[in-house]
Amino acid sequence: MMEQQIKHFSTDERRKEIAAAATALIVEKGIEALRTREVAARVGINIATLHYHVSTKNALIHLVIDALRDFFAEQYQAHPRDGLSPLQMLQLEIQEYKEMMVSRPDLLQLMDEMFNRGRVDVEVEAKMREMKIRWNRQFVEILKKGKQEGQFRENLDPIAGAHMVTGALVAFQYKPKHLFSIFDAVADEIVKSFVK
Amino acid sequence: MMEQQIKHFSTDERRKEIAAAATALIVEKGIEALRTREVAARVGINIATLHYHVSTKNALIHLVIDALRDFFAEQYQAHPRDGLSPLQMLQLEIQEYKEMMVSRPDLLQLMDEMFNRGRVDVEVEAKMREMKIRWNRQFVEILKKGKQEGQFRENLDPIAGAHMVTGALVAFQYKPKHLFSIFDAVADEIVKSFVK
DNA sequence: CTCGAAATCAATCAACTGATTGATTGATGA
DNA sequence: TCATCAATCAATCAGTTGATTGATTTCGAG
Repeated sequence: MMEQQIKHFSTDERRKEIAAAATALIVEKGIEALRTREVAARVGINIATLHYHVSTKNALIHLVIDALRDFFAEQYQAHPRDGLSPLQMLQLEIQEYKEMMVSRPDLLQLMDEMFNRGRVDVEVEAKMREMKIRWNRQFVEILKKGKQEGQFRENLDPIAGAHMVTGALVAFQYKPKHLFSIFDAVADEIVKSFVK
Repeated sequence: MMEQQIKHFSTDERRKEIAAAATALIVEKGIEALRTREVAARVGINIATLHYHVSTKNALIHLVIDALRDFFAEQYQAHPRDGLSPLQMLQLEIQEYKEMMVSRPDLLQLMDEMFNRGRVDVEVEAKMREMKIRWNRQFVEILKKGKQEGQFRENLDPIAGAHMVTGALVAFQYKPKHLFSIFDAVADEIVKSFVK
């Protein structure tokens, strides 16, 4: 008995499959090695079919970016910050990054690949810059508040401090996996360097 | 009057020209967009001539890497650290990075491109990892010494601290140029977070 | 059941790209 | 002066890659 095989899918479903396959390939091989043929093969469709659903390679890349942006937007909404002290907010923010490293390292890698692509593609650059600025600003606001409320050092520079924190977190992306073991020590070090 | 035109160059001279052109192109367009034809065109020679002097594209990339490594090795030798306190050594190290950002931003960019290439080329990865580890270790040693001598905090974790410093410095690479203006504030913030 | 639209595919194009071949040119030591 | 060899180039190859064309298959509304 042959199983029931659906031969045609809706554009909406196909586009999601295509985005997922492209995401995986970008993470595996880097965005500059992304090939439309490989994406099609992974989905199990012909190249022409891929182009039918996603007209150009550039459109494919933006499909992936937009999904990434949506994911992080939802992620932020999911964790309420109400009633937390600046120190707790700082710790929560760092903890969320750690959890992302554990549960979705592929998306952090994808982020990095997209930043890279941003160097030569202005539209990609704009979208990624917006995401980075938003993340950085969260830390700036937390440090400002903590300084005002007297929980952090009086001579703390919130902008420079935020730069340090985000820099230290992103740095894990470029280090071998086994160095993840020092994450908590780095998190402690960040906290120690800000509190009074 | 026609100028004296030398038509043939020694392999040694040509290889240097080729390495310089390749370096510039990698910095301009990213290493994944490096094309042997463009390198040849920039030097003003035929593709076959380029392959005569540098047999493969991979050899070309390693030619550039080795020149980069030599440059940083010389750079380190050039600045004596004798008789400096840990705090002074930390400040010197940060200052040298700043000067590199001003005088040779292209080499920092090249470094980044090579790290990127390292994701898919194990030989490149090995060479770049060695450079990064060496740089990181300098900060670890400085922080250790400063802690022992009582100039830095007693609860300072040298490894985590070094990760923070290098992360904060490298982070400038991924930010818009105008944010270079906060460099000194970040440097101050680093120092403030380590001293007693 | 039927027909038109949506989805799919085989075949192919045109441009790009790393590398090679074989012939030519120029510098240099004897 | 000339023979040799390093250096150079025009032409070409073979494989890759994003995209298109035109024909075929499948689905679902009527």
